[in-house]
Amino acid sequence: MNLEVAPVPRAALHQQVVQRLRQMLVENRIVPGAKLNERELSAVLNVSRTPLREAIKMLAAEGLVELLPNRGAVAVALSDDDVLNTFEVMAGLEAMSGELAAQRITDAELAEIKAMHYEMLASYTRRDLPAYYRLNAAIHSAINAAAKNPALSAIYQQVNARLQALRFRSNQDGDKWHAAVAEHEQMIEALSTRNAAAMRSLLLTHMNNKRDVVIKQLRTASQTVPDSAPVSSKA
Amino acid sequence: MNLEVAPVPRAALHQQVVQRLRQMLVENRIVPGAKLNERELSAVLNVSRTPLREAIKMLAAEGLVELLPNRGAVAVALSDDDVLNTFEVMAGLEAMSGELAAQRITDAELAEIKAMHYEMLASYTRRDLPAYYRLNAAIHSAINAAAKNPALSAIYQQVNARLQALRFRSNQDGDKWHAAVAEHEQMIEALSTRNAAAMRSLLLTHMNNKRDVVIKQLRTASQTVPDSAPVSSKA
DNA sequence: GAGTTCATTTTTGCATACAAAGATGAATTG
DNA sequence: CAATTCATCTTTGTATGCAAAAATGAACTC
Repeated sequence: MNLEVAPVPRAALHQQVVQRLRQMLVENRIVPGAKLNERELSAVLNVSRTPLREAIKMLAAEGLVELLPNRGAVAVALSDDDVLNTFEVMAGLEAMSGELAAQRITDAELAEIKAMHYEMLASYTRRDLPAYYRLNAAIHSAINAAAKNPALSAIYQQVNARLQALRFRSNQDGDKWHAAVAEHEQMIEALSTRNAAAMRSLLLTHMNNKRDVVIKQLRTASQTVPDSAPVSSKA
Repeated sequence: MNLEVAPVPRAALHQQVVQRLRQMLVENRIVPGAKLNERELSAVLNVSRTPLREAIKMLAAEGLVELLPNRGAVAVALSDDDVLNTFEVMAGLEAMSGELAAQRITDAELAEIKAMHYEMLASYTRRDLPAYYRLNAAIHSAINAAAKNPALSAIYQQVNARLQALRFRSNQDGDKWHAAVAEHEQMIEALSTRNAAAMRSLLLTHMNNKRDVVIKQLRTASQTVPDSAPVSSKA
């Protein structure tokens, strides 16, 4: 009898391509507005155009790329309004996550979030922005997971992917940074006391503040580069 | 000079297939759990397997079909927990929509919603369930539109598609039906007075009640058919 | 010299062909 | 007769080929 349950049947090609492209998009390695040339990408990723095209279609359904009829696909470039609207949705999802997490979080989950919070405080003290953002994202993700709603988590990740590059790449201003850390401190308190209403309002204000930081950054950046057209990788 | 801006360049084949398949899935013409045979479907839809497969990948990203590696795709069959979780997300999205709509709705939009509301009352009085559901869905959709957030609308439609067959096909019990109509009445009032908090809580309870109706219906249905395995179209 | 036109090239979109994995079922064995 | 094995068939997954649309750029016109 063969006990090998999973002989590592590596994921289908199109699925691998989805993951790699999604990562490239979220990390802005493919910049917003850049065209996704099928020949070029299939050469880079070493797959034929068929699974590549299937992957692009999936990313289009996720909202990470835009399909232009007979003209291929481009990485989505969010307008200022798009960013505001998407942050508004994200704030609602985060608020929902926090509210449910306060009701459903286990002691073990709470302990782990507290531990990550202290690690984040360490990174904040050292002004280690990359580590701070990594822990920050991990905490928000853990809160979402504590809500114990897979459907919510799926939507959360989908929407977050569109904002990730903005959310976790902006340079924190000193005061705002401090305020964000203070808000996290309050979240820990609210989670500990299972205060759902407090979690909800905390996450709403937290996201609104984050939105303001990101929008301010975007406005500044667009001043630096007067031409508002996004720069393609090879245009 | 040619003034024809759009010479009706009919949508790409894969996009047409997405629309048709989505409709078939949402209307349960492809029943949950049914296998999507590529040859069969490409014959029915009169397209080759390539655009069909691209369409299936998009529907998978939307959460309407599930991909089984090397075994194709099946129409998603939501478990009871899936339904509960998805309703929880939907309730949050409806609440957000209502809250924002109360803040942003125009008088014209409000007037149109009131008109649809009266039409719905007429359908309720006649016990015309199909018309009632059609108007009900249109009102909820109009509230969502009044929130003036395209990102929210996109997510709303995506999540709603998974529940649509359940939401708008269950047989209304007399009392519950009356209660639902009464809740709608209150929504009109809250929208008229631009009471965002009231809209939020109204839509939360409205969706919770709808969830209970649907779950009860599901439980009854699964008693009728003891075998819980979903019935395929040809298995 | 600026703008337009048209041939050429490139790129996308769809169809088909081929390979590999899975399903099916008859034959075989205990 | 039940269970297993193995050959066959079916279905999915990937690559490639071909047609149509769009982009490119050189020649031409005013």
